[in-house]
Amino acid sequence: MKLTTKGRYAVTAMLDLSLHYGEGPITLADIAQRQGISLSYLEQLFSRLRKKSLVASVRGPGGGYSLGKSAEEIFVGEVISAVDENIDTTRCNGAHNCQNNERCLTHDLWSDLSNQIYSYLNKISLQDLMDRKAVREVADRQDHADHDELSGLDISMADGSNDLAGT
Amino acid sequence: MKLTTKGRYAVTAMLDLSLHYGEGPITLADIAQRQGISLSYLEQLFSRLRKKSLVASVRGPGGGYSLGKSAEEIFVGEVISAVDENIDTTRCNGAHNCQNNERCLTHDLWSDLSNQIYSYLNKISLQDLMDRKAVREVADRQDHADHDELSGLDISMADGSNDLAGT
DNA sequence: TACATTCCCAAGCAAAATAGTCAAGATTAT
DNA sequence: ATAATCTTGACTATTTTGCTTGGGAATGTA
Repeated sequence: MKLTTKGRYAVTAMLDLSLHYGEGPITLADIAQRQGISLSYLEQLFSRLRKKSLVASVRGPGGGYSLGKSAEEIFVGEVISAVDENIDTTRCNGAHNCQNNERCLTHDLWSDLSNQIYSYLNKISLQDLMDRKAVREVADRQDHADHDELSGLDISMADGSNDLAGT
Repeated sequence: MKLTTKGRYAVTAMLDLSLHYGEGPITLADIAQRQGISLSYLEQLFSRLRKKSLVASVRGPGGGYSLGKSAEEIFVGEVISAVDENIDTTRCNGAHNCQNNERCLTHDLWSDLSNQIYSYLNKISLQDLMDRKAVREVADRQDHADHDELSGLDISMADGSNDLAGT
């Protein structure tokens, strides 16, 4: 599992979808506008999410996306690994031949770590996220935003993500 | 914190250094040969490790690197964040202005996740890794390898890493 | 002093991944 | 018929990664 903005976008979009569940199918255009993600990029992400049955789609006018299962059953880890595909063929991938056809020194460390993070992320469901107060507050703001304001401005540059971020 | 092969290289090299601690300063050339990492790349990584005082260096003949603190006091998380520098200026970095100058929907999720992974990795010391049976076995093999064998061959392509890896 | 050995540092570079655009189509409600 | 919406694939720009090159600076040994 990798942890990049790609996975973040996917989780953000899925959470948006969850929050508006019950309003019928949600269009990607809506999500793009509310979450500030490019529509075409969302299309790519949702293509992968659909292949993993995390979302279901309805075409045509009034169509859009809905969750493939209930929000309690969709976990953050699933969403991230759905979009990240992680075909890292540069190292051992479970085979024990990382170095000179034998196992590298830290082989097991990375396996363990991978499992740990994966299991952590797979305990957090979309429903859990929706239950968070801070999430609901932001969602409310987004829903009641004057959408016209978006046409004129472009997003400030002075941002940066609190991604898995240390230094 | 990012989790890439860069951090893996750094941890592998630091672990090699720990395992040969007590033999006096270890040269990067030795580590490069044992672990199959390019010497120049190691130099770059160790430059950063040195700036964070994770290693100490001695120049000149007979010189090399040694641990900056004892193996019990150096944690995997430190090593990874030392080399990854993580100047991700594309999103919010702790400021709460990820989207349109306000907080994005999953802001807290990524903060929490970051902290979780960071604290997991910061519980694992180099000493812990050295105590693992599998690590000692691989280290023994590497130490007793016929080094001449390396001159002729090039590493097989059929590898791939078990990095944080899901799919 | 010469010199080999080692660390140190900066520039540059190819390949891959990321983030995104663009264009064409398929499906379906109205 | 038409417009809204998903679906797909190709293409592009930028960044990161992993690595090379080429020079240094320090220092033990002869």
